[in-house]
Amino acid sequence: MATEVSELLADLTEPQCDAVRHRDGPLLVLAGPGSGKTTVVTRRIAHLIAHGVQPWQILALTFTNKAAGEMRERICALLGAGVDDYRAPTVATFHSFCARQLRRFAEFADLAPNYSIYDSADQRDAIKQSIVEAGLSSKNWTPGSVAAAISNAKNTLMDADAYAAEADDFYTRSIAKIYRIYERLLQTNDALDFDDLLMRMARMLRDSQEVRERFQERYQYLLIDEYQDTNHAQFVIAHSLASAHQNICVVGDPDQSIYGWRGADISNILEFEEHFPNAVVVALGQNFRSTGHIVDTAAGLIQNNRRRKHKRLHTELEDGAKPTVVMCRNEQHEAALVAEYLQRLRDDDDLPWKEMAVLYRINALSRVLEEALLAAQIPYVIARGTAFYDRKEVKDALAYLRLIVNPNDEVSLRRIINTPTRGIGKTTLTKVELFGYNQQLRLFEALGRAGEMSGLTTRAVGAIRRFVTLVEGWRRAAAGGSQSSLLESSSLGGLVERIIRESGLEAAYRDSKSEEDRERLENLAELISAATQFVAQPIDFDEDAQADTTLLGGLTAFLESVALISDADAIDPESGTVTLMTLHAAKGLEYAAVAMVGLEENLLPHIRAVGNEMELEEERRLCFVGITRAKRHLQLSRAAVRTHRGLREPTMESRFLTELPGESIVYSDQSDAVGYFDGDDDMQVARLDGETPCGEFPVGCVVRHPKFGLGRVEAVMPQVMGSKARVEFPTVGTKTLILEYAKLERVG
DNA sequence: CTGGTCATTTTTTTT
DNA sequence: AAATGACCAG
Repeated sequence: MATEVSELLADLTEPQCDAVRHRDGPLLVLAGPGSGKTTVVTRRIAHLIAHGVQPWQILALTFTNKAAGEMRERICALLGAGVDDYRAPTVATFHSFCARQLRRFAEFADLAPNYSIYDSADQRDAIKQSIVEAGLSSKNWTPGSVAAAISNAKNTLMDADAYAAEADDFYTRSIAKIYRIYERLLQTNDALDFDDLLMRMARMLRDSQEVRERFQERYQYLLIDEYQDTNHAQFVIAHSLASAHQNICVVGDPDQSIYGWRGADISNILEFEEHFPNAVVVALGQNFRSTGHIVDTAAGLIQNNRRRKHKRLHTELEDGAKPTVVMCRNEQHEAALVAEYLQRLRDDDDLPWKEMAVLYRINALSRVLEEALLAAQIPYVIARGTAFYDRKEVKDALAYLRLIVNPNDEVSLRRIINTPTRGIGKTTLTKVELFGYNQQLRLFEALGRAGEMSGLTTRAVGAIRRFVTLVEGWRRAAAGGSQSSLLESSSLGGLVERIIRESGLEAAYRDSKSEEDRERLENLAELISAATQFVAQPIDFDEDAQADTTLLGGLTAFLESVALISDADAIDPESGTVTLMTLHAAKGLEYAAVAMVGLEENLLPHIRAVGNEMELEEERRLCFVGITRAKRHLQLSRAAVRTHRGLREPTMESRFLTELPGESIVYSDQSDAVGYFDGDDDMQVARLDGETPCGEFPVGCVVRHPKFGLGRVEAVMPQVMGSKARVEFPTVGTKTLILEYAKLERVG
């Protein structure tokens, strides 16, 4: 143990100590933003171990890989390097934990151990296919809405039969029909979607006493992070793991519940004391992160939620600067002002870029910001962990890999059978399918017997033969090799490289000299390098369980980790750049300075939530999460006019802005700033530096205003009539003044 | 069978 | 604005 027991409790507040010292029985930690949650959690784990609990008896579940990694790291730091991977506490995301255990206990879950995990795009494809098979028009039944309905059902552990039993109108009966077909499709493909990972795990724990007892015995102490975001399936998993020993500690904040749309059930945390009657409750209300005005702003906003446990937020830090609310002309203007804001923090406050973040409600807003930061030469990264794996060429390569692990995965097979084009087109495929249907064969098996089929051209038969031979060769290589092999050709990276080369993916892009294709080639190279560097995180059940060190096992683990990556995982705090991300991705993070954009009605709150009280409250919590990411500086902005999906429209101020406590906020209306034209072509910024004459007020000079007092000129905007200057006053914030009327007096 | 053009559509958030 | 899907010429 690297840390002395007494040190674990040092520098903690009273309630923090209570949480760390708590040993047996259920514990609920209500942790407001910035209340030292992670510290408490990791120290509690170290405390348990210091008092005789074996490290491997502890299971901590989180929502993102990043949170898991961070927790693992901090626990290691407390424990010292003495604990090897297999004996350390298990720290994993819900999804990766379930995925692993379902492979290990596949026979209990009625699953093939080599099952594929379908991401949302694969799921979409499969649902689309199911809609067609159900004989319903894809006009009225969009894959998106069907997917949402099925997902909701799975999150509450309703399988297709249970759903059908409750379906009593045309809509639900139709969904039930599609659900059945979709499930059958997944079953025959040996595939699970994200929701299945949780549902199957919950069902396995419920149905198999043997498995349940093994888990209960192994994991004596359970810890769940972000408990406010758990759905019913996750609740059932937690409940059955803890039901014997009741050693369950959950940590969360109802005010930060922002995943209701994904089935998160806020009552899990609100009713924890009913589910676990002996629960001890600890409330951490003191904020150690943000300065006074920021905390007050957040508190003022969130108290507008009615369905809420009342909780006081407070900080002992100084008041700090007041958050600024800026009204901009359009989104380009808004983005430029964000860039200016960040640059000013860098210049005046010496803040490093990595301490700044820009947050927005929807990904589509990142584009303008990106352009503005690029123009201002501010280094940035957009948190889009999945972006790489969403690229067409990467998904194609992954589909080949999945097909090798799981021959029954027809979604993957269909995706790549003619990618790159190898002469197996639609008509040929239809014939093979028909043959397979008549002979009761899986698609891949049918392909292997192409020679027996009538009505196929010799060309088509040849093409199919070549394809089948390729795949079979790869399979043999994967089954024969080992992960640790030093031979390049039989390592995971080597296998991936071989497949990319032999499949023709590489050649398809190599000859072209277009920029786009070169990029695709680079992405494929990056995939090879990701596979080469991949090291499986051990989440093995028994200490003596043999890790799967075969090449095929490594490939399976690699695909699994790739499938479960999230946007938030891409955030690298050491990148030395500004981070751009959605409000959802920002949860759990903190920055010295935060700029939030798009504080407009129908954007935040999002249009989908307007008119629904529950969803509006979730949007408010989302805004709350954004505000509370800021440690010292916060700017909220909105545009008077915004172009969305090619339509330029005036906006309305977000209701959340009107709910902020006026005494903690500084308002600044920049929407009349000239120099930003709404024209399509020459949008430009009239930002003049000190050398450009504009009357007698160069940028940077100090002026006196009869009402506002002393201020500093930030920008001047010359115009034929009524030139303006933007002046920052320490008392009232930034104002745009018309020089003719403002009676400014230059004093320095 | 392939590759192009034209028309149609877009649930925001994510494991 | 961008991305997918349908349709048609080679």
